[in-house]
Amino acid sequence: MILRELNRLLKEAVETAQRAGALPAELELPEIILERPKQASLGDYATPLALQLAGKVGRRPLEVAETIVAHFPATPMLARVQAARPGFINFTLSQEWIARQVDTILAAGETFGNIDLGKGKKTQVEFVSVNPTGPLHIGSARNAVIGDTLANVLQAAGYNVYREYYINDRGTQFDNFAATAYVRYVQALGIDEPMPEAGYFGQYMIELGRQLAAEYGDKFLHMPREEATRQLGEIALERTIASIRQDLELIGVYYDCWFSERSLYQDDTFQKVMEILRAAGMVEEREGAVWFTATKLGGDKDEVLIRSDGTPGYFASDIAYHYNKFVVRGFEWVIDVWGADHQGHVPRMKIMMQALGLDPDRLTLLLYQLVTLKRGGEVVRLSKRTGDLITLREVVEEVGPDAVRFFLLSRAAESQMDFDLELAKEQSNENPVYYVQYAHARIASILRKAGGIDYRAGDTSLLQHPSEIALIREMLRLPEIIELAATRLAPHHLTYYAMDLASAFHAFYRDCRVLSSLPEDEAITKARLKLVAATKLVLAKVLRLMGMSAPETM
RNA sequence: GCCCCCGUAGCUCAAUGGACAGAGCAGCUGCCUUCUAAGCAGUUGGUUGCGCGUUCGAAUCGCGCCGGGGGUACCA
Repeated sequence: MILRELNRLLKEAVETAQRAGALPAELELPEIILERPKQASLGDYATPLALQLAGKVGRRPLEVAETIVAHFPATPMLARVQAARPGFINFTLSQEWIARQVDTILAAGETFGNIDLGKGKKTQVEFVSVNPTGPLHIGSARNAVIGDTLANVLQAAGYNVYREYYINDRGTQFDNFAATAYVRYVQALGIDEPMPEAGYFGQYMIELGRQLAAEYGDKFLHMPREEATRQLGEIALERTIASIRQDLELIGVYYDCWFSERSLYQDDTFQKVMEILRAAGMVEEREGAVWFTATKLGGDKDEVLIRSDGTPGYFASDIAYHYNKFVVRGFEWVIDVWGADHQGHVPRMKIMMQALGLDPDRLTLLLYQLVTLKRGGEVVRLSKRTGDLITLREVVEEVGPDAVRFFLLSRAAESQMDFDLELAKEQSNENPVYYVQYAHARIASILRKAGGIDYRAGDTSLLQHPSEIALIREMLRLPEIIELAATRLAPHHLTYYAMDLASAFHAFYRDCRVLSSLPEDEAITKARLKLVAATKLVLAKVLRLMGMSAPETM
């Protein structure tokens, strides 16, 4: 990868300068920063290394930069290494070298862009994990898109990634849900029955009650209410999970595991965890409940583990669940993707790790800000309880899965975003995803028309047009983008890269004709067919990383 | 009250502490007899909420205000 090579060459240059006495022998190098200058005229990469060293060396930054440049080793990769005011060192890649990279990309195929940052680290990304008490809404879809794309990116960055959905199939909310299912079922049979106060009032529960009544008749009236609620709750749970799974599949999200909260209590996991916490002195009984004393390790407040009615609360499950992740299943790194409404919980999760004797850095809580939902400018307050929803399914049907993913992906997780359903419908045809996909389809069309031409022997060194070079340059950024997105857990960078890449292709398409019937064009045609084939590969790769389709025609 | 996130073009948002702050959409002007016009070229639009600091350099870091969102349950 280019960045690593430049890093190595820079260090070599500094050492050479030191040996020649041009720089002090004792010099602590900072971490080398390499970036793409905003202005193309400044070159492909730049480093402020000399600016950082100037103070230590006691000389003007520009002088230091010139000294490093003077001792910079020769390499075929670079056409120019230049010191620039106030003290940057700018690197310009050689055109010949760039052109040859088309062959490198084609040889790498689908693995082009992959890096070995993760070194196979066993990593789990847990995302969405909303209560299975209703359909997925568009806000949860942001979680799905961030989590799924991040998992893709980490995979490409060399991590061994496992995707998981945590099902809250027990607890207060689940009980409310089961109670609602029972009441709506009874009502569907024409019996007057009041809704539980904390029930789920959405239309979809009425619908579910009707279905249950139609399928099972009055079967559940002939057993104790408690038993009927339990059984109906199970059926309703199963259906809701199935519908959530289908909703997620609509936008191309699949899991390796759907993990049941209940299962944590079906073996001795929970007991074991309680023993560890007790041994660590983190458990206290008070007010009839059992508490996790987070305050002992600097937490802002203690948390209930076992409620006064004897049932474990969500935090007890969370601890057992993470014990299962790290100790039982041996994940080295776990990322939980959470909405910002769970942020207060983050410090306690870190304390929990300490209490379990695990390194808190092995757990990353990735928070994304909530989506403000609007319908024609009016804010829609989301609630499954009251039933006011904009469902993911509804939006996908209106706008299409790729546009939904692109929209939700293109903002940084920490930025709040507005989603206006009416606006999304209106503008769906203008979604940038089509710009990217169109570039892919255009290439597919060229390759179809090229039909029988065997371009395998094409000479890529013929690719010297500025638009050709610019396009290849853009492709060479892919590994850097993957590294950026992976290290900063910021998959939104992919969307911007995809647009830049498509833009570079469209410019090439304008300037350089690929197919020609003239005999004298044969060589350049073959070279350009290689170029567009490589571009198609990279576009498809980026689209796949983002979980979107790469159409052959549009 | 305290804690967390955010405030950048008309709108939705990008921008590792780096060089002249960028896209998409919306607006305006042009370009289809040759590989897909879902495209291309040009153009309008900014005191990066306000103030003070930190340093070679601040949209980015610190402090104080102002504004928006979220949290502060024996819900999850």
